Formats: sequence, C-alpha cells, structure tokens
Amino acid sequence: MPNKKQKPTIYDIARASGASPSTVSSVLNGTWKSRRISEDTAKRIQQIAASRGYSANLQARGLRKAKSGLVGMILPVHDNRFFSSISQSFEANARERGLCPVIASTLRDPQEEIRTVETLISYAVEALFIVGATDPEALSRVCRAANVPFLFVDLPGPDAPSVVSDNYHGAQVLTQTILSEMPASVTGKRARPYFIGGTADDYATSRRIEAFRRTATDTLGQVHDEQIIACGYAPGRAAREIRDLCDRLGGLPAGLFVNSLTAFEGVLGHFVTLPGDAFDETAIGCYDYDPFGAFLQFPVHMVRQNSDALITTAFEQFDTGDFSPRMIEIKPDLIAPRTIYRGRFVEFG
Amino acid sequence: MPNKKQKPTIYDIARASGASPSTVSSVLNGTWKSRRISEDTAKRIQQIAASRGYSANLQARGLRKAKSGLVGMILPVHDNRFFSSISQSFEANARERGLCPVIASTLRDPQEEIRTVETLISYAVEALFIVGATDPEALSRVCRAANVPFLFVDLPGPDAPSVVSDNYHGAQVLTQTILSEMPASVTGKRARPYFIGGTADDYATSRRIEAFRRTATDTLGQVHDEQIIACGYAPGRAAREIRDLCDRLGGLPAGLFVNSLTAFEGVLGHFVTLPGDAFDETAIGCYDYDPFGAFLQFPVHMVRQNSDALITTAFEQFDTGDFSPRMIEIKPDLIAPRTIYRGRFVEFG
DNA sequence: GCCATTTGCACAAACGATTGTGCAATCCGT
DNA sequence: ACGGATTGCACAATCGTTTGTGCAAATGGC
Repeated sequence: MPNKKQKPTIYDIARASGASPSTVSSVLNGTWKSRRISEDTAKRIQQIAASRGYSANLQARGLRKAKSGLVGMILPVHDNRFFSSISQSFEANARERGLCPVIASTLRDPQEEIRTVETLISYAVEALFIVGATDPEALSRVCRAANVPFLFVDLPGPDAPSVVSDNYHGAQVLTQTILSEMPASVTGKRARPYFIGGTADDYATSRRIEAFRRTATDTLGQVHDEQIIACGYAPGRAAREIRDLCDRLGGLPAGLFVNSLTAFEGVLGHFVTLPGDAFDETAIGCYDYDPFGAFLQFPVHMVRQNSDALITTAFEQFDTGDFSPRMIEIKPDLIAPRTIYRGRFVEFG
Repeated sequence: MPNKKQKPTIYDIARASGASPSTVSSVLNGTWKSRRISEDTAKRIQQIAASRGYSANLQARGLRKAKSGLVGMILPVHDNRFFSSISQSFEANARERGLCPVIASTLRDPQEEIRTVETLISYAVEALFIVGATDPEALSRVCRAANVPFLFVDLPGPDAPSVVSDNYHGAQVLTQTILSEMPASVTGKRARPYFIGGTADDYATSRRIEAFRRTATDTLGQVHDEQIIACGYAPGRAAREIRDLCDRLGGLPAGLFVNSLTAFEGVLGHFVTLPGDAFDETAIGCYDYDPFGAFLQFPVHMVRQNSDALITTAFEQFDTGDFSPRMIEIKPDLIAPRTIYRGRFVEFG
C-alpha cells in the first residue's frame, strides 16, 4: 500500500476553501446559481476541486437522492451475437441519458434471474430492462414489489411494456423466400420444406413455427407434424436430427428453415460430410444472422434481428415514463446470401 | 403510480419487531452471533424481514463500509466474439466472489475510457479490469490517484498486473501450420506467404508480425516488407488490399495469414468473386476464431484466444491482493478446419 | 445473598452527499 | 440615517447502513 490517501470529499474541499460543505456541494453539482453562491466563491471551489481531482461519491449521492444513476439490464448470455449487440445498444442508449448501464447475464436460470434482479434493485437501479427472460411473471412480481420501473425486450412479459422482435413476420418472409427457391425438380418426400431447431414452447419459436406452418400451407397445402423438428438449441442434437432426416428422405429436403445459429452450427456439422453437389437442390434459410454463415458454399438466407431497434424503442418507452403494459413488435431484416450464387454473386460492400 | 410504498428499511423492521435498528442490522447481515443477539430475537427479525421482502440498500451499505461490492471492467466493444466471451467469464468469476460485475464498453475512445473509469471509480468499484485499453498509461494514472486496484487484460499496461494472450506463440504456431500446408507446386511471387490485417503499431499485431516474420524467415529465408499488409481492421479495406494483391501476383498467394475476423470478412468479400478452384493452391490461417469461419468451402486454420483463461487468471491475481506489475501470457488454441478437407473430414462433435 | 461475569440489546456516531431554512451583512431608496 | 429587500452563505437534518461502546438485567460461584 504505497499511498493511503482516500478520495477527497466535499468536506476536504470545504476545509481547503474556507466554505461550508453545503456550499461546496451546490457549487460542484451545479445548483449554485439558484442557491445564490457568488461567482467568486464558485470559481474558487471549482479550482480547488479540480486540482485535487475531486469527484462525487455516487453512492452517497444515490443514497441521499434515492436514485442511483444506474440502469440495469439482464439477459441470458453475453457471448452471443444477438445479445451482445443488445448490450452495445443498451450501453449507448443509457449513456446518452446520463445513466450508467449495468448488464448482467443469468444463463437462462430462473433462480439466477430473480437473484440478479433483486441485486440490481438493491443497488437502486432506476429501471430494469429484462431481455429474453425465462420467467417473466416472477420478475414482474419482484419489480412491482420494489416499485422499480421495468420493461421486457425480445420476450414479452406481464404488467410492463414489451418490445419484441416480430417473429411471425420474420419467419413468414424467410419461409416465403425458401419456398420460392425450392427447386421444382425435387419430388416425393424430399419436396417438402422442413423446420429444424428451437423449442416449441418458447415464445419466439412458437411464433415462427406458426408462420412457417401457415405460409407453407398457403402455398403447398398441408404441413405435416413431421416437418417440424423442434429439437432444441444444442448443435449436436440438430446434427443428429438432420442426419436422420436425410436418411429418411434419401437426401436433403428441398427446403430447410433452420431456427437459430446454434442449430445451424449442428446442421453444418452434418453438411460437411456431404458431397458438394448435395446442396444444388435445396433452399436453406436460417433465423438469426452470422456474417460468416452467409459465406458458405451454398446460399443461405438469414434473418437478422434488429437488436438496435429493439433497445432504442425500449428506451423510447422508458423516456415516456409510462410503464403500462403494451406490445411493440420490431420487424427483423432478411439478409441475402453472399455466396457465389447461381451464376451471380453479391459484391462486397 | 399505483402503490407508493418504498422498500422497507431496517427501521421498518425494527419498529415491527420491537428491536433496535442496530440489532436488526446485525441480524440481517449475519453478524448477530458475535454481537450476542439471542437466537429467538434473530429468528423473529428474520421472519419479519422475509415476510416484508426486506433487502438491504446496497448504496447505504457501500457508503458505510466504503466498499461497494462492485467490480468494474471496461472493454472496447460488446458485440464481438472475443470480448463478449470475456464478459461472460468476467461475470462468472465476479459472482463466484460475491461481487456484482459492471461492464462498460468504451469504443476504443481514449477520452471515453477515462470518463468511464472515473465513473466506475465514483461508484467505488473494488477493482477495475481494463481490457484492450487504447491508453493504458492514462488509465493507470487515474486508478492510482483514486487508489483503486486494477489490472490489464489482453493489452498490457504499466503499474499493474497484465494478463495477455501469447500473441507471439499463437502467431508462430499459425504461421508454421500455414507454411507446412503451402503447396510446393506454386512458384514465383505467389510462393510467398502474406500477412494481412491489423495495425502494425498495436501491441497484439506487432507481436504477431514479429512471429510471422521470424517463423517465415526461419523456413523460407527472407521476408519482404511487401508481404506484411497491416491495413487496419476494416473489412472493406482488407477486401481491396487482397484484391490488389491477387492482381499483382496473378492469383492467391500460397499462404495467407489473416490477422483478425474483420479482416477475414473483407478477404472473404473478395474470395466470393473467385472461382471455386482458386483455393486449391493456398493455405489460409486466421488469427481469431469464428465457428462458421471454420465451415467454409476451403480449409481455414483459426486461432482461438483463450478468453476464459485470461479472465480466470486475472481474477487469480486479484485474489492474491497483490497488484504489483507483472506480465502473464496465456497461450491461445489452434483450431483445425472442419471443412471437407482433401478427402478427409472432421466429424462433428 | 453478594459480587463478578456474562448475556442481550440499545444508543449514537459515522459514511458523503443534498437541500430546506435561517440569519448576518450589504444594498438601496427616501 | 432608517427600514426593507437582497445577497451570500452556514447550519443541520436526512438518506439506510454498520459498528464501537455502554449499560441494565440475568446468571453463576461461593
């Protein structure tokens, strides 16, 4: 421990300047004009404060003002394209408003979600953004009990505004694209489009399946349950499922809707075992985006969720100060493949 | 505003239980045994507290104890594979120690870095992890002035422990791999390996270039300056540079060391304009990892930085309580391609 | 039954800021 | 030169904890 000096407080500045702590306080937080402090005094105090490197103790200020300047967000994981974009956007929006963002990941564990929210509330966050919660009801209760404004992002929840991706629309557009590119030459069982990945009872997936079903039905008539393979998010599982499917069908289906990047990773794990021309007779789409996923040896249509719009819109709600329940849907973007693609390619921008 | 009730304080619990605030405090923070509070009283207070949903105001506690329970980290951006893994790991490590992680991104802006560090210090963070700082010196000064323990991760800095990736070793291994796979059939100017991407005067890139140079020199004799194209991180720039290079050489070089995913994205932007057999006579490696990057139509060796080990090691340093300067290097991993690869393929695990 | 411990708790002073209030000194008009 | 308004600031309470200290009552030994 080289130097034991602590951060200077307003009392230190007061002593050094011959003014009272309250005067120092009001000078340093900018309220001095309304408190009729003379400009001389203010200047003097500001100089002393600057020379000693004063900065307010935000815990003390927070305690006194009963607000912390913190704004909290919880999300499932950091190391994911979507959620890390959310973080980036959250941070920018929070700072614009002079708030300090506190982002916590809860690993999709309902217990952890609650504990984390309670911790954030204990730090007196001024609002809480709940992204992709697994137990929105419980979180809603906790926040209401503590009287903390909150809102849901990506996954809707009760008693607060919800800003979510328009999963139905995204899946509809993606399905349409897949359908329109399915080669007419393929017949028999392989002629059908398949949906793979995700959990049927989670909100986003169920909306996407709904859109897939409806859109495919409109074009092709009936969709069989067998065409929906909601086998979760684990890549290994998806790899096995797609292998089994290809075995059953005797080849790739004419259309494939892959529901999430992790499932796509698994699907690719099977694809690398196939000959290069296996992909000539199939149209592939993936809900969720990865720039490298767009560079594969076959074209892949991808849906990119508009994470920035989600958060920006959520903050707009926050700004209104109205935290009554409502549902706002943000449309995702369809990203065209960049692969060399049937003779033409997309120039890199 | 439906209900105006605030969170209960120890005073509320004290009134309700007939005990004094100090008794309540010591019961609820677990110090009651050493304060000789009877078990009866403790139980009673705990029940009341639980029934009212009491939780401590951590700002008040932090103020009193002069420590906040927060631990801060700054990093350049969230939406990046490497840094978001860092976040994930940081969070896990912080929580294991009962600390609340506060992660802020500073967009590689030196001004923003300093402001952010000052803000975190004002919240009385108990330590600061500085990841990938652009101005380590300045941050070091700020932290020392405030007497806040700090350490550097990924990019070294002065007056504190630095836990960094072993860029030299990673680049050496990657270069060796590229060299050993460069086809002997290629002759003339195309026979040389090239290094593309990154900024020559940033720490990591300079170490990598050093390793590339030395390793290539050992095997092939001289390395010409022209073989090092440190053109920054922008994909568009890398795309142009690789195009120009291919023009000059009349084709792809026999070996290519791509220094960063963003540069790789640019390189791919050019690659998609090439015929499929253009890649038969080149060995490609990329410093940094993306799972989809490993699934391309040609094999790509990738180096994955060990983000978890970086953070875990940094926290081990933190645990020792010794914040004196030292340098610790963590070796990255070389990831084999998963593409169908000269006849064999790697089974998906 | 008396004194020394021990037990069980309450009191009050911090921590560092904010903010309502009060009160001298100065200023101004006449 | 006198009264009222204004200026410029200091005082003190407060936010919700933690923690050193003090002091009755209960306990125990003899």
